[in-house]
Amino acid sequence: MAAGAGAAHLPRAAGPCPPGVRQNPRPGRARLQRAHPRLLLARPLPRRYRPLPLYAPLPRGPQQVHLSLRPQGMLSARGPPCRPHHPRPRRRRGPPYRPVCLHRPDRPLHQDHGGLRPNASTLVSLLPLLAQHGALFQGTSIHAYCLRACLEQNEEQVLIGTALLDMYAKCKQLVYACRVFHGMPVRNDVTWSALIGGFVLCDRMTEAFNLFKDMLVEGLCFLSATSVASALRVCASLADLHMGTQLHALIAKSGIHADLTASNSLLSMYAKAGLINEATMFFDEIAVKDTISYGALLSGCVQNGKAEEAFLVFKKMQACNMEPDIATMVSLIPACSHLAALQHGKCSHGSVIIRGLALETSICNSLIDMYAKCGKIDLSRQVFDKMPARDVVSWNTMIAGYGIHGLGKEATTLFLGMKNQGFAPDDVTFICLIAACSHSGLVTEGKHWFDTMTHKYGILPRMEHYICMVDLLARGGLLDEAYQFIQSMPLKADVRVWGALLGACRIHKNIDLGKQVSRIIQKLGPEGTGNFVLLSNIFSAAGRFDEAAEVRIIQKVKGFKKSPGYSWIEINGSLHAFVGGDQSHPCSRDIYHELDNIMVDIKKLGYQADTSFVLQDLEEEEKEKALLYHSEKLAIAFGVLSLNEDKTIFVTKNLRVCGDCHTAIKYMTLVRNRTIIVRDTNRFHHFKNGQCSCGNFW
DNA sequence: TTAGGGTTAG
Repeated sequence: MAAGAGAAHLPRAAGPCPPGVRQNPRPGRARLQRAHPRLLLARPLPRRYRPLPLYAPLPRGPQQVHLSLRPQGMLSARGPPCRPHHPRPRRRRGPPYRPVCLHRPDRPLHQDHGGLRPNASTLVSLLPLLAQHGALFQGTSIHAYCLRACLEQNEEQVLIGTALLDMYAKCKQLVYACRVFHGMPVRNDVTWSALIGGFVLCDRMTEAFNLFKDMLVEGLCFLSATSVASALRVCASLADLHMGTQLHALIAKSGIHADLTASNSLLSMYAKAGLINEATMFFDEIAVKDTISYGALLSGCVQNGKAEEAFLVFKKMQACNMEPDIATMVSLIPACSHLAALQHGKCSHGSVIIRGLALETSICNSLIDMYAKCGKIDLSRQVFDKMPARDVVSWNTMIAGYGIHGLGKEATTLFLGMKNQGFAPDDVTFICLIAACSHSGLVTEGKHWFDTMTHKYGILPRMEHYICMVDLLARGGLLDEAYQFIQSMPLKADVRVWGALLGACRIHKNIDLGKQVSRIIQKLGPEGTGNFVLLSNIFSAAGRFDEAAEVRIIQKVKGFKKSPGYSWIEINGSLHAFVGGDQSHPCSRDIYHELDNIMVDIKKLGYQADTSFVLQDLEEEEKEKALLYHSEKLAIAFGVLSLNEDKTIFVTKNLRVCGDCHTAIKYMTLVRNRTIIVRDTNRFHHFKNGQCSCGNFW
């Protein structure tokens, strides 16, 4: 098959033929290659990349084409009509178009402008701009102009073809990008990179990697730092470290490892895979680092729960006089959220204000999330209200913030405001909204929003939506309905869905259903320890310690380790962490003394230890002792000692807050006249005047 | 003409 055969698009022919080669009929691939051994000839794409035709072949020959600017600022091509296979969209009524010249936008094209026309260079400069803004309509107009103006000079064909391909890819029109690619008789490394990058952009990772492999088959000369960067991104996204290391070897062999783009991509791949030590070593080996090198390591640390390491990277960056940009700060701010480190978060906020980045949408989104997760939902709302431009992430983050604070009504109101302001909710919006209803016990509302999502917005529920729904129903006490809901799901329920039901079995102490669900989970293969722990806790809470111990033995045999529970508190910008019965803190004696006093006082008010939360078979007295020094109680006692009465005590726990502690903390607010906020893995508990904001529903 | 680090949910 001749190179580019079947192409009806811009790179219709290779332009002026190389000497000795006839243009028509098209020369055979082998003949052309013999005549010009250095010419890189494209092969037809494999069938899987071949798209449907967009336009029928156009008549050849120079055509008069005008590019016009619509009143709304949209470019349009005028000239001999295209012959599309499908009807063209109808023009909107409105004032007549004002034709303009592309390279002289101040002068209309129909006026005399010295015979100047946009040439290949003009268009190649313009197309990336359109791609950047996702201006598909204008890009298509340029494509039409290229066809009509016969911009087919051989050396320009690759440039224009690649720029068009990239424009379509950035506009997520892969069918058309492939069409252009397929029609190009000559391609270069940039062409391949642009198409692979397009597949990555559209999250079609496997196809992107297949394309990368096809590129290598086509010729190693196409291998570049750019295409490797996209391929490494695929490996990171698919968590395919094996493929990533193979690519690393390929990079080293091909000699592009010295390229900073390639190095940063490798660094990012290792960091995202959680190999922070390896990533750090790799980072240290990069001779001349840029902001992206620091950003890649920093975000890798945050994404893998190593927030403290992220701060160290940021410190290093500052020590090297490297100015953090938007992406750096957007990566750093969530580190404060993870640690619930409000002081650090406020410092980061100040830092973005000083740098003039405080009103950037992505920065504001991070700040909304940070303040919400640091217990300051009112500050989240302030940031949200002051944003000059919001996107769907801003709304989702604010709704999620209300959700974790148990403010389901506020979340619903905000969602209605979102609709009124013309923002289209996405699938994540409904996850946030249903989860917010779930945290507030708004079962009917949650069901309504699930139906609205599917019927009104046509959003197909994902597994995450089903998890939220099961959580909503089961947590609300509708265990049987939740079970029926799982049975009726069109998707096969995974461990997380059943895990949500099992969690509710623990809350509502339904042992029979818990055992049944647990058997299902074990057949599916439990992920991590959570489900074993839940089942064991269900047995323990019912006093069936033998069976609880049995589950723990199975857990041990299967090699799962339970993560230890711990709590931490930020005092004057320093974080203090405690595990249960911890005596390692320098102020340990004072902390224990204060906690003992508090316990005496709250017992006077009627507090009684709920020993059902002790998960081992101990004597009653020992059980009370085990509860007494839970990590959250120790952290609160340290907060009472360290903070003035008017200050809120804010404690974070890596697990769900213990039920006995939940009761004790309510009493603590009374005997020490304090406001206490506890953030656990699920939500916030605002304790004040003997009450908790969760209404005992968590 | 291409590319490397970024925010939300579960």
